[in-house]
Amino acid sequence: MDYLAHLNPPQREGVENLEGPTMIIAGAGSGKTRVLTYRIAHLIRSKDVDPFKILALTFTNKAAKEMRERIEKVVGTDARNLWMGTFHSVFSRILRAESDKLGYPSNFTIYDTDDSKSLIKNIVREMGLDEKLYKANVVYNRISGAKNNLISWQNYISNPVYISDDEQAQKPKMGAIYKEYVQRCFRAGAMDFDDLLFNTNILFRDHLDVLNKYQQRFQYVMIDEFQDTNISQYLITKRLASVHQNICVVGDDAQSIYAFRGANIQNILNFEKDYPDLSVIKLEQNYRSTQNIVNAANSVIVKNSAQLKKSVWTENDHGEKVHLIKATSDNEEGRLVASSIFEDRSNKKLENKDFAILYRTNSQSRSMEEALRKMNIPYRIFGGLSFYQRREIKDLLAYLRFTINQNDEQSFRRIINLPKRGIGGTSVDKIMVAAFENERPLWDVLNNIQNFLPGRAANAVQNFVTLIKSFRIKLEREDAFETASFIAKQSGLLKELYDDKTIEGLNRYENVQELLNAIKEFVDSTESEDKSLEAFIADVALLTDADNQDPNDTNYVNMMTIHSAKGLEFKHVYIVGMEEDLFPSQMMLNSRADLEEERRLFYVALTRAMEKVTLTYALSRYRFGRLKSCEPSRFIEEIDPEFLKVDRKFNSSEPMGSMNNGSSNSLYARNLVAKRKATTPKVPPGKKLHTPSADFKPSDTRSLDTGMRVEHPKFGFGKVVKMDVDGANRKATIEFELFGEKTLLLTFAKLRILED
DNA sequence: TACGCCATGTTTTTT
DNA sequence: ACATGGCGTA
Repeated sequence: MDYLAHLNPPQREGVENLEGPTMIIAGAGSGKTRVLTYRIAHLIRSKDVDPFKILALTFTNKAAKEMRERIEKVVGTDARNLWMGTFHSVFSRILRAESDKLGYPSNFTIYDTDDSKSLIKNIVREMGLDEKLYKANVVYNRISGAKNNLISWQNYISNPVYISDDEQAQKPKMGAIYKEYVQRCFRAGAMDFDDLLFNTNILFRDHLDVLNKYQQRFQYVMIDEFQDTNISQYLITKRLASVHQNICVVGDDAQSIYAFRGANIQNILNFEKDYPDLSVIKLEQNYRSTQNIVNAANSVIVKNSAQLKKSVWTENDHGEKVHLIKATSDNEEGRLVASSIFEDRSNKKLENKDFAILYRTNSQSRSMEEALRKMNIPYRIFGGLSFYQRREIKDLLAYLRFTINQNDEQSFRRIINLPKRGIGGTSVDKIMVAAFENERPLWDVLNNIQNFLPGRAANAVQNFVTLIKSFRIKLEREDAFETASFIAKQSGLLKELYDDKTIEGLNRYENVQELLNAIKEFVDSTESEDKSLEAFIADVALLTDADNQDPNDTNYVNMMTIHSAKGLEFKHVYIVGMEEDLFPSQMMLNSRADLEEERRLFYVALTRAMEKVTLTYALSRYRFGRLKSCEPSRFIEEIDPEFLKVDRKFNSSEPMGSMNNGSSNSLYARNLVAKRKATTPKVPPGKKLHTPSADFKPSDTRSLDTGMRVEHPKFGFGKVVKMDVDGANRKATIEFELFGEKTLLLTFAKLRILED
């Protein structure tokens, strides 16, 4: 095949060695994705394998999408039928098809992390336990860890190790909470993220006919980012591949950064044991980065103890050394990065999209944003708070979810008194008690509510039940969009947001409209065969809006956490906040294994860069609103000095004392303004409006006015030329000048005002 | 039951 | 700095 021509020998082997178990150890930048996509293309094109019989699992939606696109380029529309996606999405599909075997409804709800934690909180409270001792977060992680190791609650409460662990931690009730949590999820017809994998394992373990069906179907199984899989995931694929034995895993132990989620490097070692006739292919030549970058990264990663033998090298140019910039404050750090980008962009003829700013925590984006905005450098933030996590969106989704599954406890709690119906916490508690003590489904209790609640409250619940029933009629007869808009209107949600004339209310209203638009798009799309609301809701919990953003799509500087940068590459990479306690994170200093994971994270960050890496750190940084002094990260010293260059030009010469005047004062003043506007109850008639928040943070909230320079996430930078605001109808028409051309925008929620 | 004010904890990363 | 939860009042 023609595409084999530009592959080096090990890459070519990775593509052509199709039969039997294969492990591809792929160093950073070694063309791993290319091998995987060509391999699949090769199966379809040359070996005539039905795409329907190929299962390709990735870790993130982003990776799945990218791979599908690349395969489509080689094999065309055949790629449509591939079973490709994240573990969670692929197996949720299978679980829906086979749900009856496990006693779940096929339209089971998927609880996201927020749902799970709030359920745990309720349980802890109901059990009369100390909520500080049994923090939802901690309990959730403990349960999640157990599930990812395939420890059921039955195993858990009888396992002496877990018991003594919990007793030593003064948390003896952990197992009991686990049990209650699992039972509550089951009764609610809900699975959390970990259940999607755990229950798939149960399904394949207990229903051999089902297992056999999928074993026959999936002749070829492939796993990307294998180092990030946990035991639960690994066992699923092992079972699936055990008939044909055509399993191919691709990974790099040096890039394993998800141990906190149960990922296990051990999987790689186990793999060799489980498949003795394994072919191992090593991709060691890096095509992405300069020698200085590869060498610097290598000099860091050797500090880790556990490693597979592998040496990553490159034939690329030496390139520049890794730059190091010191700043006095986080704000100055932002300014230095912004001016460095500004300079390189013009001096080296680069575009915005060639740059990426990577950080350890999402909250670090703020100071970077400020600086970039001031220099008029367009940027885009990946990750952070997802659209689907916004309150108003979760509210509407809860209505939609409950209409589909009336036993979904979390959705019920969310909407039962929204808008206010006079049903408070005590009534809800009574309903729950009635359901649990009699082992009756929630919906059953609600339908016979007069037996459980006094007259007035019972009446209110009765009305709620009638309302939901009217939604169900719509659900059965209409498509997703008709049903959802009906629910949004009739529930009173839309009206409540409409009546809320505050700036935030306006925004929320628009966000809900945006969700409805998304549903409309889903219905109109030719790709979705099933246009029911169930089909739309099925995967919503598995989506994040980072998945909808294509890094190459628009010409913006990219900003994201290092975790979400995995698999991506950029010409110039800034790794900011290189400070002890921040990176490595304070939380990760407890064990050697944790520190090594942080080091691998640093390795991942370094190896994203093609041409230039710049590290920055600040001597002081705002945290919880307080200025804190910082020390440079130990990782900086771990880079072999031969590959490191202290960037004098960009190093701060400002004395420490000066950091409290200019920049921080203006920031303070700005936030004050923002707060004032945000709490103004009504939008006055005339031309006072806001900007925020679908893509921007609430602190951007300010009055919009003609003449202001603004940014729109799609249209880019421009100026407000004219605005007509109709407060009564809540519509604004803004004439927006974009590079000299006039554009009319009907909505302003996505405009951000730029500093002058 | 609803609402307002005050106290408290939170920030590691993602499906 | 910000969101959440508790507590008191209407």
